[in-house]
Amino acid sequence: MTKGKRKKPVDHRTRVGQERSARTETRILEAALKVFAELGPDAAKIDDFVEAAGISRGTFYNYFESVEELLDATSEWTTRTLLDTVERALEGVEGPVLRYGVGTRLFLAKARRDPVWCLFVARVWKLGGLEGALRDLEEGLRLGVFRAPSLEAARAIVFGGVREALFHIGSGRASPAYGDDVTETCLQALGVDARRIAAVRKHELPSWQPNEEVES
Amino acid sequence: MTKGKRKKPVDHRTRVGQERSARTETRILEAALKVFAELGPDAAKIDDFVEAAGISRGTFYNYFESVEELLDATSEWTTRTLLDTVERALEGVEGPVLRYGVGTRLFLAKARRDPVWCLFVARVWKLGGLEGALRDLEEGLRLGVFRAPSLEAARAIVFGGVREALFHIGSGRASPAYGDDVTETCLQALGVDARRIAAVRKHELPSWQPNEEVES
Amino acid sequence: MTKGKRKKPVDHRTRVGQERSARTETRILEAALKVFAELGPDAAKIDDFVEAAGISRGTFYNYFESVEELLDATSEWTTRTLLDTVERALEGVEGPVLRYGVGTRLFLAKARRDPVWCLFVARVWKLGGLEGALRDLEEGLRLGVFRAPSLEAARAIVFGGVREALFHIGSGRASPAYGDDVTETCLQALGVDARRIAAVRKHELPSWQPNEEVES
Amino acid sequence: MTKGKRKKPVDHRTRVGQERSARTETRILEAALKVFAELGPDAAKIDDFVEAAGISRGTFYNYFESVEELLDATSEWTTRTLLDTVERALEGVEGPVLRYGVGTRLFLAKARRDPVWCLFVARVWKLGGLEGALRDLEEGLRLGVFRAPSLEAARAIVFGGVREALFHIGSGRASPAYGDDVTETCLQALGVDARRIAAVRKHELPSWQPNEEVES
DNA sequence: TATGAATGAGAATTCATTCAT
DNA sequence: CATGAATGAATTCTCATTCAT
Repeated sequence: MTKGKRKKPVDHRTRVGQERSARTETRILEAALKVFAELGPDAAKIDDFVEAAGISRGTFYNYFESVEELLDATSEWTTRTLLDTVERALEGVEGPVLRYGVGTRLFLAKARRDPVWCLFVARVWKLGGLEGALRDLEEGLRLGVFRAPSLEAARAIVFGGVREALFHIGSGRASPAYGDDVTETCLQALGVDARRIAAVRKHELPSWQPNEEVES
Repeated sequence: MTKGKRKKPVDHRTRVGQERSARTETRILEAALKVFAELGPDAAKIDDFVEAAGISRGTFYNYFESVEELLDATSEWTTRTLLDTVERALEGVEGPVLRYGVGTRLFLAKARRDPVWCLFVARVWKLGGLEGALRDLEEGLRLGVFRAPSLEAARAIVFGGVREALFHIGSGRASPAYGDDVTETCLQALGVDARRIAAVRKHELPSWQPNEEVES
Repeated sequence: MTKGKRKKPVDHRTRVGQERSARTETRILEAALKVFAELGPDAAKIDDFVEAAGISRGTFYNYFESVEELLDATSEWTTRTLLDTVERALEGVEGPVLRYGVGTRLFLAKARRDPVWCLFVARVWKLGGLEGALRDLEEGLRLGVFRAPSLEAARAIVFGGVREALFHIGSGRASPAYGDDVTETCLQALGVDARRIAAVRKHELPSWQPNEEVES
Repeated sequence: MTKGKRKKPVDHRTRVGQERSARTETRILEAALKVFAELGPDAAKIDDFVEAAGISRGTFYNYFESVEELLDATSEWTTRTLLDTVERALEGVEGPVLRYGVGTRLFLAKARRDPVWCLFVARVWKLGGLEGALRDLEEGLRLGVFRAPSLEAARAIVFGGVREALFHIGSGRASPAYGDDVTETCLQALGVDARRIAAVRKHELPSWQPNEEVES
């Protein structure tokens, strides 16, 4: 996928090869998720991925040219599906407060269920892909349901707060209610009134797509 | 010791050597602050410090055994004086809201005046040394002037938010009011009422000790 | 395993790799023997081995983690085959005097034929692997064919003497009869009577296994 | 002493300086003896001597230009007095057997009393200064009281044997009789008859000069 | 003479990358 | 496509030596 150049109509051998290839790429990405989560983006060496994926050094280079490229690919792979899922789950949800609040709850629920992903996001995520959340923030401010001295300040608190929460969840020491507590505190930071906060907490959490656990 | 100069308490050579030594260590620490701020804790190489400090490789190892040890020393050196200063500046300030709020404003004001320090703290600070702030948080919650679903959630939002704010300040794109805006949003996150928030914003910011040692 | 060639038991690439690897290890060991013989165990640098073996620095570390580990491996590699050979050559030889005497002659004959090995042993051998010789010593003392004030004293003289002889042989200044002369003096040190000493000198020296692996 | 250039008639300051200097040099030599004994001639670093002698790096270079020069000086300092003493102690002793035998006993007795010296000699002595012993060996062979297949072989056994004995004594595991046992075995190696050996063992061991414990 | 901080050449070690199989 | 031995540039670390005080 990364370097692939499809040239011919797919005959059987090609298909088998592509499947194996896809499987190998997925193994590398899964390994990378784990390695980056543990070591961070700068300390990880090629061999860490090679070992974690159970492949040879040479094979690594068949798929990725550098650690940096792998980091990008892992971020992308890890984030895209997730944000799509949140987006879809929020489809019927109306209003920036509910959308932002339920989205944050969903996000933190996912984090709790997948500690590796959680630490990965905490350590390396550049916060790309959050356009949806930002839009809700802005709209809420415009409508007056959010109240903050500036968008920038709000941004720092809610995004920084969530990242810190991810670290805490990743440490395994967070209580079951932690995700919802953090969401509530975020909403409070945005000046949301108590009634609306309660509505967010009561909102039934849409379930994840059953058959997708982040796939390539 | 303060008894005159017969038989100097330390050999002249010794004293000169110690002074030079102290100066060199300080140069290394100053350089380290800058390098870690730019490159983060994992990507920095010994030579980055050596070059930034204008010393030889050998000299580096006369003072620190590894990058990790230097990182610890830099954190310590950088944090200690700062927190002492904040602590002292808050001496006359009463009540957890005012103390926490003014402390945060001071902290972010320092960050704005010293972008290198700001980025260093944002990237590498383990958030040690914040016992004072935590105490204010707990007291405020107990007294009911702070309101949050849990101490842990509050912790994540306010500390994570401040860290994110430091990144933004360090990027040079923050407005002059940014620090105070962030502080206000923190207080809002903690459920502080508008009157008290206004009091924090109006509070005259104590000035830093003029002779403080950390100024890079 | 000896069943034909369907589905080769190991992958071709794997086998080729292993063979190359074994060859490289042998090259390093051969080089190490020479380098240690010339420089001794403490003065040798990694680059000395790298150059002598005609490999790169990196390759060295693929096989050995340090000079010390290489030293151990070289000793082991060098000693094992040798002592096995002596042991086998002595298989039909009866009686501690004859065994010890002929063994020593063999050992010194090998030294003369392989000056590199000779100096290596002289300089770095910790005298491990000499259990066979020790057993002969003890048995001879018990039987009264050896006579010495103590086993410890006998040990010092015969082992120390042989080591010194190895230095002399390694220097290239030893006469052809030197090995046998030294053996005779050892036997004399052990109080062996003249008739038995003559028998040792007359005993035909068993030849080395032709296919032995250690020949450098 | 090593680099000294006496220029002027000795006034008081000069004398004081020279005494201090002599003391410093002695301290270095004493430290060197210990360090070489422990580490051998190749593994010892300048700092090992500096630390053991309790001086500074700079001072070391005031006395010796390199480790090698220090090694030579230490050998010389260590050997000269000793061999002189043995020589003097043997003044009244007649005949090569008695001289060689009593000399060896004395030597090993000294080794037992001074384990540091013992290990130093075992590890670094190049066996220089043994002209006296060699003369006795040759004379004994000429007179027929020693019997050996060759002088070279005899040399290897007796000198190598004594070196090995020094290692054993230095290890602290040698019995009180060990030195005399080794001496006896040496004499036996040289073909000396039992009566003469007994005479050597019975010979009263001349005492060392009381007031000299190897001085500069 | 004594000191020890500073130096930098050189030795040790790591690790991304290549390539023959 | 997969393998892993080999590579050597980059990096870390050591240590003999100098020199201002």
